[in-house]
Amino acid sequence: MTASELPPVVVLMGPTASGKTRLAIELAGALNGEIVSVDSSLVYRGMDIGTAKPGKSERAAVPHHLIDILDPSEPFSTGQFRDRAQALIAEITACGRLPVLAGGTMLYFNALLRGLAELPSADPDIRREIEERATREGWQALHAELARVDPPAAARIHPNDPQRLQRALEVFYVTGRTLSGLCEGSRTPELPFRPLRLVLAPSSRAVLAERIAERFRRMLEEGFLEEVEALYLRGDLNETLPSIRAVGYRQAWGYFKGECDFDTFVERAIIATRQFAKRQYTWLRKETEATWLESEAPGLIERAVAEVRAGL
RNA sequence: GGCCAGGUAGCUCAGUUGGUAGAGCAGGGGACUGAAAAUCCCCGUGUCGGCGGUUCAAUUCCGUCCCUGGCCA
Repeated sequence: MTASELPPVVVLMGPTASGKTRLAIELAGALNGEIVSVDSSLVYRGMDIGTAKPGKSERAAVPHHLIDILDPSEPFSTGQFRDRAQALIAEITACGRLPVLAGGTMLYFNALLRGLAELPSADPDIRREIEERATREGWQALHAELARVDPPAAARIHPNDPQRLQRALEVFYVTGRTLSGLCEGSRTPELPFRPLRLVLAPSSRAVLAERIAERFRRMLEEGFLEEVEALYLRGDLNETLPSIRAVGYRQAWGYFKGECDFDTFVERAIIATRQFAKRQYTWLRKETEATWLESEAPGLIERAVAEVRAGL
């Protein structure tokens, strides 16, 4: 099969609050598509308002995947995403429909399009062990240890980055092999599909900031606080979980714990969302081969549809 | 109107025994391989409220004016 015979897949990326959800639905509707969410927070049930999850009517109009697949107490991973997304792309394509991958979790796009090395999945026991050692000896000591077993990883990972230090050590303890060694062999995979890349973003960061603030106020009106309160009152969730660390939820958690007043919570949530968008831009700016679309541009949908049609 | 305390980075403030200043937050840039809406790294020139005076030199001392709080009338 030559490259041009590979089945097309729409890849719609963009910062938070850029209008991806809406555009994805329009594209899928116009082109006989199904949406695969590329989002680490939409996977969680009961987290709807704060994640700007597409609603019932939207999901009835077009099939959506990888949404509401987990309870907020459960972990998710890049590897799981990649495996499930690959399977979904194959299934949707086999049905003669167009997969529309849309979301804002750039690491997931990266894993899917540029590959992920064969690495062990997270090991809670080992992680706890490393955590305890860090508490006793400090992360500096663990960084020193990593420098002994995996010098390239230690050179790359900053001593103040506990999450990556922990992961690198975990890989070594679990497999007896180093993270850098295991990653070395992996390179961009031969994709069984042809990505048609779109980036959707507002015309400027100032516009995006305004959209973020506006959307957050709307979320509050729609009952965001009540949504978080329901999670809070369950009693089995806490702010160290990936679900509760999500932008907005984490700040609301602090509010319920009495760490700040309402206005401070709102301000912090909006700031956290802006900072999240900034990190997304750092990934996005590398997408020089994608077609960039402006969120507020008139005729956006028509243009996006035409762009995709041209690539089919 | 009088007295007191302030006016320094976008915000909250520190500081300079006179040699033109630095933290936190915000903001910007970057990194990113099973937690990623996460976790980190780098980036600080601003009439030091205005105008005068003293001084080799004033953001710092003196005078005066303006502004903001508080107290007293």
